[in-house]
Amino acid sequence: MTAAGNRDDPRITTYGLLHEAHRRLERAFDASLASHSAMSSSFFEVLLRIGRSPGTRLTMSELACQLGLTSGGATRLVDRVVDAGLVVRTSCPTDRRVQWVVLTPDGEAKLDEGLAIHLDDLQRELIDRLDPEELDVFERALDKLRA
Amino acid sequence: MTAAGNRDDPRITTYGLLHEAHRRLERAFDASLASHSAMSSSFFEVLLRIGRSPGTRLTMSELACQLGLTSGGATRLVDRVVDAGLVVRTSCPTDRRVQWVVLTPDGEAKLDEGLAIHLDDLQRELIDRLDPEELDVFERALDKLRA
DNA sequence: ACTCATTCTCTGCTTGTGCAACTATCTTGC
DNA sequence: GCAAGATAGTTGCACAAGCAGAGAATGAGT
Repeated sequence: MTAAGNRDDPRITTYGLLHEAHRRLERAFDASLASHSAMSSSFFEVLLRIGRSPGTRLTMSELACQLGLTSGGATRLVDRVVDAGLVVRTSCPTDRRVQWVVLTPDGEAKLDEGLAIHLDDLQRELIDRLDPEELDVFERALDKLRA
Repeated sequence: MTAAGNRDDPRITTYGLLHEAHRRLERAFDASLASHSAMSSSFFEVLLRIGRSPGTRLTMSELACQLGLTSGGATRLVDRVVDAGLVVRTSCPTDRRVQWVVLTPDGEAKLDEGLAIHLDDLQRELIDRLDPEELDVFERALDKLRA
């Protein structure tokens, strides 16, 4: 027999919904951030992760881990953000292998600007579309899937 | 004032959960498919979309649309799947601009093989982790976000 | 029938990322 | 102290995908 009968299995549809919802939001956020603040969402993620961390600084490896990138990918991405003048690398006095990545004043400003835009987008595209109880269950479910 | 107080806004966390859940599943499925059937999930997606469509064939543009790729991206991807011997392009008799993409016997087999693996993965990583009612709300929420 | 806009697909170029190899530095165990 | 291994970060290479533009085929209005 062929598996043709399985090709419309509802489980595939469930994952398809997750995939599409994620892609839709991601693209909406990318586009909004790009048009309103001339910044890619990768850049914004870097600034946000640093801005949220204690001491507003991160090592390359912590950053790579939080972003879900390999260390090589993080190096390249941070290179570009440095070129844009939004962060700087500073060497760690106690471990000379380590590079701290720190926001510049421009980076701080760009982060705040991006945050305002992003929170707006989140409200409109995510929060406003779900009932409060629905949102609750939704978050709990995502948390179970993420683990 | 700085927006520092906004940097931990719960709305960011919500989206973060969605992002991480999606990435986790995507990587798990990629890895499983790659190791058990020596096929990337892009390839599998191509086979699946074709296998699910009426007449088990799709035009390049329909395929690109369903995969969320640009036409250029679809051309390259289909090139690789053709090289692997899993699909063929056949020209449309009524509109000579159009190329139908059709499964080969190998492609059919690979699709069935991939489906078995993927359904297993979906059951384990997605369905089994959620209560039935939770799954219901989850799907409804995703559908609202996707529109 | 002819022109012109539209549709479908493919190609050149650029960007971003993973993988694997490499260097520099730190830590552990003797 | 010092050799062996672990860890942090960077670099070379390959590949996947987007964008923009080109070329071919179609269809609509006159």
